Amino acid sequence: MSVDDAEALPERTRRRRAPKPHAAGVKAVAAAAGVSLGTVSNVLNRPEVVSPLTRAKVEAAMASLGFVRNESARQLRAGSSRILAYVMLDAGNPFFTDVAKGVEEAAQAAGLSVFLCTSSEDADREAAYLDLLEQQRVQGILITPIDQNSSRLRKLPSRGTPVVVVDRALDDASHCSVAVNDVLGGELAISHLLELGHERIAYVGGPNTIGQVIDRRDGARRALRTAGKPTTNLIELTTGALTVAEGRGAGQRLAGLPADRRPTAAFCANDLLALGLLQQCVSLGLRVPEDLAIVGYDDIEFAEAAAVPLTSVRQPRQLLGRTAAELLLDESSNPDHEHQRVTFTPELVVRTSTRGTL
Amino acid sequence: MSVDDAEALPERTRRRRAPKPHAAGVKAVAAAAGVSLGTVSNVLNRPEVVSPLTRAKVEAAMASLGFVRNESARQLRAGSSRILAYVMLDAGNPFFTDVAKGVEEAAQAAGLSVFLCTSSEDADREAAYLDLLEQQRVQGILITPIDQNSSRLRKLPSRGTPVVVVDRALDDASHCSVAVNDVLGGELAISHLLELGHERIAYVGGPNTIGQVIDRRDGARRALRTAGKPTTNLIELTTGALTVAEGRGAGQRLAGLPADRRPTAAFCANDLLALGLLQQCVSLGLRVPEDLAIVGYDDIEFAEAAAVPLTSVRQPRQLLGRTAAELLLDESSNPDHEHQRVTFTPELVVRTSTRGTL
DNA sequence: GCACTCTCTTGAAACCTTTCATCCAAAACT
DNA sequence: AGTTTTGGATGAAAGGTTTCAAGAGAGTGC
Repeated sequence: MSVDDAEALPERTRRRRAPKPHAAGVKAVAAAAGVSLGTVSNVLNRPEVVSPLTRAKVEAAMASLGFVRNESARQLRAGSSRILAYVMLDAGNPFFTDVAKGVEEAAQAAGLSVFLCTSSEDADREAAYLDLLEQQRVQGILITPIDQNSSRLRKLPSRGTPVVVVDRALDDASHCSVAVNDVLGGELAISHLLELGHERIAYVGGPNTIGQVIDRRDGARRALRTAGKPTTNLIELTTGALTVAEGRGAGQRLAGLPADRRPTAAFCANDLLALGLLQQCVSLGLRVPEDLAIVGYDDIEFAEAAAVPLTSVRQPRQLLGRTAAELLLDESSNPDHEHQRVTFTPELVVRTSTRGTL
Repeated sequence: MSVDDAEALPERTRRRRAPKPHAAGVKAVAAAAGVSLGTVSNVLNRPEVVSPLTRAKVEAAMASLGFVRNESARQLRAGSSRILAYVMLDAGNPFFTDVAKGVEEAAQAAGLSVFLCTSSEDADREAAYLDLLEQQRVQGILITPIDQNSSRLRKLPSRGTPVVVVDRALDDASHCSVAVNDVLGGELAISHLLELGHERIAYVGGPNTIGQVIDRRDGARRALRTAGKPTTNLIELTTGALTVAEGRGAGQRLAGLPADRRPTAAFCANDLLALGLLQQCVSLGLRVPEDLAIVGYDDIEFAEAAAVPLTSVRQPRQLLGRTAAELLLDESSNPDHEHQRVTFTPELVVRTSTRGTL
């Protein structure tokens, strides 16, 4: 991004605006329909208990007055919210929007709505959103956290806001988590590269505070150990974020190395990095996979459509989101809910970027 | 999407959960700190008017009780919300997440938070979110609407919720809008293809209820007329949505045509369609651009990294979002706000998918 | 006709905060 | 010393909804 926005000069046209309105509440509706406050409330919340005739009168009054229920007041009195929130790491990463889709599916099935928030890998933003959501008394929070040990995160459930951690297996007794085994994923990727005969392999990822980055690297190391190779064969290229732009930067660094010291393969902590790396390397004249084999992670939709279709580690994205939402719903409705740690298994999808054309 | 989720069997581990908590309000804080309700409220909202000593006492009490302000009650009494919402067409389209990034930037600068909602091109979902947000009394709504003539949308501002329409130039006196000239964009795309000598051109897009789809097609037709060609040279392939999967479907249909009737170029209503089309055509053996030139729309980040780098019509995405948010903020704070219609100009970015290798 | 159900409707209390006019004590004047 | 000013703290009222115990009518059975 950020290539964007060459500050184009827009055309503007102006208009005067309409005067400020004033809202009608249940009281006004009750008066207009000639019934009591309680009846209006019943129409809103338990329509079956009010007679068809009165209900019709009340509904007509609502329509003609343009009544809009004040959710703050409702929630204050009733104590419950009909909203879930999902705090994502990065809305620009299709992996998370796919997870979000799963969340929405499950929420919709339960009659709830979902608000999406994005921390953009910034701890302060994440903290600000968590505070806000807690103050809003949302029914629950789904989050892919930046810092899984944040005290804010741990305190939330004890104060009454259920939390489910998504895409991170967190061994904390205070909430559920749903994850994919990232260590195994890293192992799958590297084993595949080792089988293809690669010896010097780069690991592209960062910052090293993000759990996914760490686990995938650990898996990579484990694969090396299992194969009896020294883990120094894994050359780490640390990036500042998990974005296409950072991937390009890593490609620049990689391509700059002399051919005899350059790794013959790269395993990237996610597909955005891999796509950036791929693009940069190709444009600098490296052939993929001949000069450099590349493995990504997440198997986002664009991985298959890349310049060289990308080998990647697939995760069940929507299922992840759906499961997380279901756990959250269970936690907030089922009195003897037990916290769970659900772990899915990733799967390697081999494409041209490692295997070449067959 | 939806290729996802082969219903992997996860492992689950269970744990007993902690007992239910109970919240502390201002009253409890006041008691604990030995001050009055009003003082606690002052610490929260106007810390400068309370003496450092009492403030410290109150803050200590808050911390030890784990006080969390009840935003519903605050909002009910104070009447104002600190939240904006952006209702997107499709969170899976990087174009919209880039717009969202611009919105967040502007909101953050003004000390507000943004909730993202996604209608997924479903009119009912859009309606449900609009109702919800209105009931929440959010400070304002940014929306890329499915149906720009929705009565719900038009009524919103008259009831007190400011609305700014994003990526659609809407000539309605009730709200601001920020858009990019889609007709011009379509024209740019087709003129480019005409210059390259193409005669039979496909237009891939749909459903035809979406404004962007219509405008870009109209621009395409206009370019043909300007060049003195019949608009029947534009062969319409209507899709059910603006997604990669639908693009693949269109590719299937296109590649199935006999070579002498098949268009030599395709203009897609967005990049997701174009990427799907590209991928499918290539895998069916068509060469791009020799057998089929392709032009996309939006110039998302993945367009450049595609199998064949995609020619596309670029829009100032973040700027679009930022401008929209600024208009919304002006509307809700400036008493003599005037509604505006801001129109940016798109730009054609030529890449290999039309021009071939030079 | 009387007692009793049953179906709807009612109105006051409660939810938690913010606001604002008032009050207090100490400091600053005359 | 007496009066005004000032910096802080106070507490009752208000905001729009839901809840719930209680009431009102109409219908039923004897």
